[in-house]
Amino acid sequence: MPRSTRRRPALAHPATEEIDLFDVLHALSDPTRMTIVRILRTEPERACGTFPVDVAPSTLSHHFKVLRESGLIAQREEANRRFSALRTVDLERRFPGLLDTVLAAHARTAP
Amino acid sequence: MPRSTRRRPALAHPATEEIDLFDVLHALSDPTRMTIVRILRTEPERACGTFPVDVAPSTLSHHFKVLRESGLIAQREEANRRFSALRTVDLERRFPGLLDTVLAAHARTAP
DNA sequence: TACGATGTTCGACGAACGACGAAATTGGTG
DNA sequence: CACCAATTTCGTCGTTCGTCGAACATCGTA
Repeated sequence: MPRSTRRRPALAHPATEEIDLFDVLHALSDPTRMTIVRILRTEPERACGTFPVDVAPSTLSHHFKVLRESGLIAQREEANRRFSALRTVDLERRFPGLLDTVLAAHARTAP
Repeated sequence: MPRSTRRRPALAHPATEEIDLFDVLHALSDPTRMTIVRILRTEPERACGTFPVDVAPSTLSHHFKVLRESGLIAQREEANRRFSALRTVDLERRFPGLLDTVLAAHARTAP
């Protein structure tokens, strides 16, 4: 048996209409993940390892998985790096104004 | 020793400026609590036991405590009943638009 | 005063969470 | 090919979560 025909299992992303509000709220209720989202808000995409959050790589990987499965971010692979981007358009279609309002609320507490 | 000079310990509510966004998001990330908030949105206040949610009384009491400590609701005691109300004004001052946007998002998924 | 209604507190439980280190995977580079 | 850098997967640990039942407290009323 060959190890695998495909190098990695494809990354799972929920479709726009399947994005669950409770998953989104839960994803945003963690400070580390909020930081990631806030940073992603300011640039189109970014490699996982380049976020200034103070947790172990494996923990970071876990948070990216939560964010991706909630529908907040999209991830694509390039070589051995993984880039993340906010699903701004999808989020806006699914829950209009939600992301902006939550991020504005967060900005108000941590300026 | 007298049983107590005060019948019950006073109910703890965070001040408006102390309402924490992560606490609010976490409180709203549970379906039972979201139902309570949604109902409270339509009337000024309501007794705890009158909410059409299908959980044990002790569980309901726990959810009200989470909501109260997050700053989402205020509770006042009257005789042996406890009334809950949405802290609409405080929430709006602390996190403008947040409650409306989240409730609108929820309405979009459960019409 | 005894009862019933309302609601809370107190464990207990299993499930999920956030964190970590070690090992594995992948791909570029010497 | 050997090595390194980026990242995930796996297993584990301790904590928190949502739920429940049993017991307790409070208040109005028979």
